[in-house]
Amino acid sequence: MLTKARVRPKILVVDDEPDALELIEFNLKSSGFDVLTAADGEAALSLARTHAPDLILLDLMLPEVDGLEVCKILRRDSATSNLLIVMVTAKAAEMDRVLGLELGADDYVTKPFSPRELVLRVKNLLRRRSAPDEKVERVQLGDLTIDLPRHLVSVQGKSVDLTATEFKLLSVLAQRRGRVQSRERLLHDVWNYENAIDTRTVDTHMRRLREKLGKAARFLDTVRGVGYRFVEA
Amino acid sequence: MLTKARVRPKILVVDDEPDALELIEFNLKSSGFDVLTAADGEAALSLARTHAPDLILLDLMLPEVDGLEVCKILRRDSATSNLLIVMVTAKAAEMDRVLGLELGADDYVTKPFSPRELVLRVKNLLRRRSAPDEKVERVQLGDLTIDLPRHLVSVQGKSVDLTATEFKLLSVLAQRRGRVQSRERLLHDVWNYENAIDTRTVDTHMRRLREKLGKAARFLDTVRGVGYRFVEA
DNA sequence: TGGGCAAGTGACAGCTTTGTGACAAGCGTG
DNA sequence: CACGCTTGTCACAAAGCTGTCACTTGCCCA
Repeated sequence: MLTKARVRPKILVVDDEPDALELIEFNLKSSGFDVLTAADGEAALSLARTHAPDLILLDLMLPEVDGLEVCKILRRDSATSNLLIVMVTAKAAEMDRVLGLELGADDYVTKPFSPRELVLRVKNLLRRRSAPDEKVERVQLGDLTIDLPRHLVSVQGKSVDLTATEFKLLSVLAQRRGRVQSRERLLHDVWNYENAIDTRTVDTHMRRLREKLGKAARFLDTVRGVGYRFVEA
Repeated sequence: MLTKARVRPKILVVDDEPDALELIEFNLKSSGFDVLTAADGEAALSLARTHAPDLILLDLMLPEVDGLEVCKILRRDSATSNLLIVMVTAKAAEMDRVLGLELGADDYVTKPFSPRELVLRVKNLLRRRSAPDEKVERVQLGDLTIDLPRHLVSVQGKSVDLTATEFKLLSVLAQRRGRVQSRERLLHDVWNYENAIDTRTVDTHMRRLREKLGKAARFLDTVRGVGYRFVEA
């Protein structure tokens, strides 16, 4: 049985420079993350406690409370739950090794960095974290089999070739077996769309999915006026 | 007969820097491991003999007895029972491949690393060891033969000349037969890249691999939008 | 029974991803 | 030092996926 709910990772960005903060925030949001921001250490600690972000991006050069201090506190507070990336200026980069070891950061980037690189690293870290708990590997229902790690779907033993989107759509539906998923919800979970405008996209993909699944298309149910649903019979 | 109680894995950490040693020790203990520490090669060898740790974390930069020497001795002494991770500095990282191959390490990490990552790798290795599977030494599928320990590949009886990178790529794919491997994953496992940016490298190597494998290239499957996969048919 | 609307369908242009050939840098060898 | 081999990157070509549109079909309810 599938349990993994798809959520937008929550990221806390801590930087005292408004410009940098805004830039990072914009880029992360564009990539589908929920972003919280803090301009100083105190706010950062408070937000970290109340929101339990999945990842924290921390600038080491902070006013008031020292960035290093914040870093240590964060590490101690929630050693197991959060990922941490520290940002250091190029000047401080020589101390990399020391920092990396002492702070217990999961990654660190040197300023200035390209937004693209930052987003990549964030994704990498999050993926690595979520990798181990992906225990769900296989869904089997009647003559339909969905094998997540192999990216394989088969009907009556014959493997069906699905595109990445089709596969994701089917997986999402199958994981919420029985529950109707609205088009908006599907657009959000499969496509990472924020505000869906043309909702016919889902319909088209459902059609393609049904076509490829052949007999097993009977699992895909249309609920008029609401959305789609994965049914058992 | 006595039933062996499930024990906390015993880990020996060898590093001449007290700070690093302490940090690693702390993190491993937090994760539920029994930790032994040694600051030099001699102590390491002695502890390894008397305690038979499940895993050894060895810094290659050791005073007195060379880390490499220690590594070799450890490997010879208890080749089958222990797992070994070597830690090398970023500077030496270029030699990664050579080291990994020659020393017979089960994994290696480059300093500096995040404690979290280290713990993850340790857990991974221990889990893999305890799992009975994956001692794949030889893959034979139709006209394709891959001999892992001998570093040999042949198609229809004729041996194929692969470069080190090509061989490793093929091995990684073959050992995870059927499972799709993302480019990021391959970059991590084959190239030891942490943050992959230009992902076309994998593609190019896949092309060369396919070219050299000729008919047997049919085993290498592209999953668009996801990665590559070793298939059986 | 017919109007209104939701969903299904087929086509297609644009775009993203992958394949391919070329090239230059790096490295070890003779 | 020149040579050959390996490797990562680039530019371009090919493949094939995707979202949208126009149109059709079918459902619901007055």
